[in-house]
Amino acid sequence: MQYADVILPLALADCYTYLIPSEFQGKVGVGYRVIVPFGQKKIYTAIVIRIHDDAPENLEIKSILEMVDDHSILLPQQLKLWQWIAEYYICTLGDVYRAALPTGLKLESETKVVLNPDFEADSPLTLREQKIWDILYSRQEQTVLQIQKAVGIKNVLPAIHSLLEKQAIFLKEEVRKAYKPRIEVRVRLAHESEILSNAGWADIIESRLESLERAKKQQELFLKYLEMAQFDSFEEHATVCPVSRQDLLKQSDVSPGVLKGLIDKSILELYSYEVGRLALGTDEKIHLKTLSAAQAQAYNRVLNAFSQKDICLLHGVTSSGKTEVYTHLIQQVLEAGKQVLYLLPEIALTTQLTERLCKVFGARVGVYHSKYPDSTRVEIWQKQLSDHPYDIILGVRSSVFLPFQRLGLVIIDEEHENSYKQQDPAPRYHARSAALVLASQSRAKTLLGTATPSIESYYYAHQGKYAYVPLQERYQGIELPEIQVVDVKEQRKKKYMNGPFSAPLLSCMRQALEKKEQVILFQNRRGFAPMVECKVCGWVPKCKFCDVSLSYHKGLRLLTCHYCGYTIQQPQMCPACESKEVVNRGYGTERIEDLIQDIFPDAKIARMDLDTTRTRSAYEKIICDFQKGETDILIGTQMVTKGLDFDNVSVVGILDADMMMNYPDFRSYEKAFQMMAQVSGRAGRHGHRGLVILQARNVDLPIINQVVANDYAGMYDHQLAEREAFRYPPFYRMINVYMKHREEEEVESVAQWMAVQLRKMFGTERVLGPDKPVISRIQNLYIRKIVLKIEVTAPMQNVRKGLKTVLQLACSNNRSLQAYCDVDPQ
DNA sequence: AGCACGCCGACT
DNA sequence: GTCGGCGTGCTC
Repeated sequence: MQYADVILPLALADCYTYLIPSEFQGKVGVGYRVIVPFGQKKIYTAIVIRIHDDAPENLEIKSILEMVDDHSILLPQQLKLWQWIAEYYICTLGDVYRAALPTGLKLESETKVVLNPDFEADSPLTLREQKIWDILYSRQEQTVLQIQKAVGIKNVLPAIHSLLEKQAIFLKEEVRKAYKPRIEVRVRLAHESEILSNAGWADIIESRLESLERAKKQQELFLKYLEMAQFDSFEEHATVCPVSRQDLLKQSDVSPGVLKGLIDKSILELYSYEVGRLALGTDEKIHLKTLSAAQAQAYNRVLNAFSQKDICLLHGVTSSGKTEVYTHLIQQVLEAGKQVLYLLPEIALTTQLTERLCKVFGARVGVYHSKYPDSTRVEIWQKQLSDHPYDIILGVRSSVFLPFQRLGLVIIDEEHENSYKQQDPAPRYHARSAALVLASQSRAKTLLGTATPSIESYYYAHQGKYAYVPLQERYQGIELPEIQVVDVKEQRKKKYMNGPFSAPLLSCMRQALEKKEQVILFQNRRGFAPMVECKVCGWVPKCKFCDVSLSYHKGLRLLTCHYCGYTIQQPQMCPACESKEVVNRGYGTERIEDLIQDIFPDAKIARMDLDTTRTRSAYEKIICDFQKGETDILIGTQMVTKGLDFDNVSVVGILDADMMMNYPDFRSYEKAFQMMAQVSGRAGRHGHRGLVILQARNVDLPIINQVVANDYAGMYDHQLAEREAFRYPPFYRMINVYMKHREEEEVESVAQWMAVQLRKMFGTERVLGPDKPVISRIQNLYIRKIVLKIEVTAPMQNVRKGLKTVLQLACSNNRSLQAYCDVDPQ
């Protein structure tokens, strides 16, 4: 007897063992998808991770129902990466499985209700039962949800139960195939293979054509078909090109009825063909740009570094042309017959870069993006397993999960970006760490590129763990922008502030607009006003489900919670004191947009934030319009800071530097520096130095000077000292333990208990908390947080083991408690 | 996760 | 008296 251990797409701690039925023995292997029953009624697509013949004891074993694949859909090393992620980030393999595979490869089961046609009632049905029966009678099979909708009653399950008992209906568990290949309807000669195998095939076609003398339209269409199929009567063996029905009708400009005539006469026939969705890529190739002296030097230093070390940090100032260096490296890796994974943060994956790479490498580039349809992602996955995989994958976080058969290089662009870390749901993994593991498994090299390295990466480079290559010269000698700091407090005292804008900012903007130059305004807060407040009594509208104040969105005239989406009408009157002075406090991008439009009525303004970039096309349009100069002023959140190159921006305004630094987080300084440095880098045009106006209330903070002087090293030294003194990464490893519960007292007591356990286990000084997080309730769940700081030298395996047991114990003592870890929180 | 089983309150 | 709430345990 053979058994298979499988991973289910659920957050379960263990693998489950199924019997391999005799008809599948020897046919299933590790990495194959199989369909298995689980629990009373559910069916899932599971992945086989081990095949063995030791029968599990003391339990009844179910059998695999079906095989999905005839080959493994995972390479052995991918499974190892999954295991590493589950172990390191303290989550289940099921969590990783769900994140790794595109949804189309995970079949899901769906319960359907079917009528029993032979049913005859002994006793009359209740009203509800009758309704359900009638619905099923008219519509064959329905899901429970569909029935619920059709009946219009919330709780239909009891009625369904009683119908089941009476055997009036059946339940059917159906596996829905999520991925549907794209089918194209094509046209060919009727009996094509017979005709073409005949030596006199050309004559047969000729006679067919003659037979159509009296049907001019049909003859015309047939000729068009022959032309498109590229029949050549001088060839001895006909080679036929596929012709799609749609193309044929379009090109011949006749009605579908004409084609129908030819089909009825058995001259042509239709057939279906599975076609891919993947674009074939352009053949039009442009050559690699020649590297500037500085770029060439960096390129050579990277190559040189790779001969000694596996990981290299490329620290290149904004606009130094890091992309060119990458492109040359990719070229070199491709020539060696290896593959490249080019990782980008979600938001920076612009058409700009995609097009550039596609032009250089043509059809060898595949783009893996969460905003692409899932079916496309399925096809990329399958292509990567095939004999002709893409040589370059340009992708976001989740592309570390793609199969790579001969990975040679991983490029992590904008390495410092924290969107590489998945926040929710599990697996809460960092794509940078995962990519480094992936690369080391494949013995591939990794290049981390950024203008503002993360403290961690810079530290490792300093330690000699990574090689370090600086690229400090901006491309074509564009100077770094001049950064002017404006003291908002002083401006306000002198009454120079116009709302959130200082006098120098407005005057610089005016000058730029007069010269037809562009402006970027950066305000890291979306919505209209982050807070609404009663001027008289100080009442603030709060979310019903979260511990946050609501933000006003003007476009919708609504107050919205940014955490759960809870929305209410803007109150006309304060519910506490009935005053009518309910005012907006603070400035979000929406409000900035309004104010700027009032100040510059003729300027064309665009706004780029989460609300305006819900779809990929919306996002691309904003960028494209700005690039073409159709927009004068671009207002945005941190989205505008990310990896975009515009060449007519002369002024960048940072409206509120303090907001970024007052964030209670050990990384807030680092993040603020990165954001400000990145957005500043957008300023500057061919041959002209850009200008950045940095508005701040606390102008004396060292970080302001570091941004002005572009003093990364200064910021690093300062931060590293703090990190060491206060036990933060890279000296200590942090693990946040979160607990969530509907009852506040409940989380509080669990959190206290947990803290005691953890202190016993790891020592008092390594456990902080429990604390209320800044936002202590989200979606009606109260939250507590315990922070663990463990020396990097400590044996992490033991730490994880201990942590897991405490977590499991807490959960088993108190169901409806959610407890999870966030390892290396961002 | 999702489902069954089992125990308590508020309705016919 | 039953219907229906949700706390608890289990799924190979």
